[in-house]
Amino acid sequence: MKEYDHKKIEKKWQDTWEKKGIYHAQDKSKKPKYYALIEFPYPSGDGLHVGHPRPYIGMDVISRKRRLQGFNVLYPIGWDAFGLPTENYAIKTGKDPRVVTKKNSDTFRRQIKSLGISFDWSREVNTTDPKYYKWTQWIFLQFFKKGLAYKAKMKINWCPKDKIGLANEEVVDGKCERCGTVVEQREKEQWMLAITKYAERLDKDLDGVDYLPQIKLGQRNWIGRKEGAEIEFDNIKIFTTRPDTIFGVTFVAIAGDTDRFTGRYVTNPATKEKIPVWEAQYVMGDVGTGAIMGVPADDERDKAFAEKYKLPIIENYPKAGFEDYGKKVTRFKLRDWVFSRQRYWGEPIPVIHCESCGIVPVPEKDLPVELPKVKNYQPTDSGESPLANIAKWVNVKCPKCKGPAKRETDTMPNWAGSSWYYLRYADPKNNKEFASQKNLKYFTPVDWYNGGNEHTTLHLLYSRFWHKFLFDQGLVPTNEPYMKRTSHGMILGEGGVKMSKSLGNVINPDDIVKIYGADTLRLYEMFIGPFDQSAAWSTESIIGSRRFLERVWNLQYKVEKNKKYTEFKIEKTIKKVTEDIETMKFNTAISALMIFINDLGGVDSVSKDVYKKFLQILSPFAPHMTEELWTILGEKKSINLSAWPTFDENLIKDEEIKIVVQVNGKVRAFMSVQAGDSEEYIKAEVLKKADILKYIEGKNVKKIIYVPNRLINIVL
RNA sequence: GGGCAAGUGGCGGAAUUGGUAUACGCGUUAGUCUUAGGAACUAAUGUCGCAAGACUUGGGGGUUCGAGUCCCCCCUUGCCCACCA
Repeated sequence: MKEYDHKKIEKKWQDTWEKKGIYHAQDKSKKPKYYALIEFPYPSGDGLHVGHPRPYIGMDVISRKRRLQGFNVLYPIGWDAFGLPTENYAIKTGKDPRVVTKKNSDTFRRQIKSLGISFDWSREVNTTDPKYYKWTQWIFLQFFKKGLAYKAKMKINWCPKDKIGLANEEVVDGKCERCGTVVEQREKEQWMLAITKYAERLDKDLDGVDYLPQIKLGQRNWIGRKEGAEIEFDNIKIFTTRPDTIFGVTFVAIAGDTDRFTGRYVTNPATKEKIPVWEAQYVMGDVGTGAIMGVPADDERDKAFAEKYKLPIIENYPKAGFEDYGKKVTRFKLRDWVFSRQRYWGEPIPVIHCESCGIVPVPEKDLPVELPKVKNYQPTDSGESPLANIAKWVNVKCPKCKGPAKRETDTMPNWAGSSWYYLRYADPKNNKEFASQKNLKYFTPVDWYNGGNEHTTLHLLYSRFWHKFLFDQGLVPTNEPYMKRTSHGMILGEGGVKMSKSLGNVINPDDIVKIYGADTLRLYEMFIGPFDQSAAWSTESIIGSRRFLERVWNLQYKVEKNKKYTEFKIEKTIKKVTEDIETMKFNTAISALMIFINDLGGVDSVSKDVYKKFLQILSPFAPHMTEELWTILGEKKSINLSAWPTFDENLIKDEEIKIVVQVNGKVRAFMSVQAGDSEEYIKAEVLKKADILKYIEGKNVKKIIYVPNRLINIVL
């Protein structure tokens, strides 16, 4: 008997699969396509921890099952590599972010490959590759040409000590994350993308996609569609969702830094009375029209304000009709997207500022505008990107008039590259288009996209916006990018706390793979709990998954080629695993596989047919070991090229059914019935049972409730 | 303050969606393997009780023959957004 040697087996099959390219999606195929997608990772310097692969394994199970079901599967991966951590590391160490990114993504790639995920590595993309961001810039120019990219003055977080603009996540309690200085607000010209132009469609088109309900809700809340009315109080326009309360209005308040009376009065259009206009802190300048009507009787904040400043409160007033005094409007909470960063490590915004022509887009033939090398990655003292210091790069001729001009030095946020990467996978090496129409027509839309809850609003919304824009330009074949969206929960450290370097509870998958093997790690991560909920890591519990695999391994020595097929429980197991994978109930699918093996117990032999079917339905979870066993059984072709087993419903049905007998809702006995027994017969039989008689003797049977195949309840 | 998710044994969790609560796994206990075991296998394992039995899904009420599941009130935890008119 050979022992289960995961090291040998896993290395061998990973090499073989890679050599044969069996996970490569075909651009042309007679098979139907299936596009499975995970959010491509940010290759951080810390390497992979066990939380990263959870979604990869989950979608790998789906992808592997789809291949066995006869699909030409596209399951790609790449690197979302622009971003702050790498840049801050570069500022600190002076190392070139390109070099750091290369090193980090090499580590990630090696680690992910060791898990046997069936990614199509031939389609790997990297957002920081000029060949990739050429097209990110190109898409930006399409936005610009349609007037959807524009410049506007915006407030930004500014650290006066570091002289640097800060992202919201770098501001902690109003202070700079790095030096602790109180952050100021500064006005700065920023590039904006007009996502609000698509607000209505982004909301409405959610009706046509298969997202988890809480994901749709998250998107809808973020877009914040709201029906209300715009009402004019003389020259002040306010927005309200409650125009019916207009008779209760005793003041108008506009956004202000401090609470104060402006000295002005306006007319309430309903009562014709003069009411005061106040500036109030609690009114937000960028919400609605930046002005509200104060109804102290109906709104708690209005009431607090009125009480504080002794403004009148009208308790009982007549209700108005919804649109009697204003016009119906639809408001969205969604704002236009601030699209520029004064940072180095991002895609340069491809425009040129000319003294006489204004803003001129870089001609498409000159794309990409490559990031030049710099000596210092620190933003300039004036808060501009470090690119502003490179005179040779900044000073250019205007493409239109050939006069003196300057390059834009702002870069794009790291949401840019991730807004369209799933399109690039369809045709990753194309240098004439971001992807050919032919390949886009074949592969898109994405059939199933799984990602983190934290991206439910921003990333998902941004990429839907880009996609709709590209659709309007006739550049992609569908209105929506993703047909189905699910999410996974985080993996927490032991005891349910967050895994973090500072707590020292980070688990590196390399260690687990070394000791237990990739198949055990995969199985454990799928078994740990419901896929969409967070789960606490427990190194102690992994052994259970390993023991199960060893039992499956040892079963090979009990296979009998000519044994008559009697293990009908395999049919039930196939059904359960087939169905549970589709709803991502991986934990119960694995439980069913374990139950099947447990039920075999110490049998002397198992038929080869059944063992093969079992290996096939286990293969998405433990691809290496099942491939090895498949070969040992004499199969010449990969288990990955076999056909997903079907099940016979007739073999699943039990002839004899055990039902529960309750008296007054309490379980008192069990009873066996035949599949064909009538209700009357069963009801009569149950009253004859000795262990039931003792409960009903001398009492009145009021009624008997019978649930077919399930239970019988005698009510006294 | 708002939105979302969740609360079941010592632990991770299951429950056919209103029908045997605690599947599966970890841990624990006992036994087998006649050196050992942080190996493997077998069995037991919600709580109380010698037992018959009773009790048990964060707490309290309700609907129902029957509630972890549905309704009402309350408590706790996590995530996201936070003065959103």
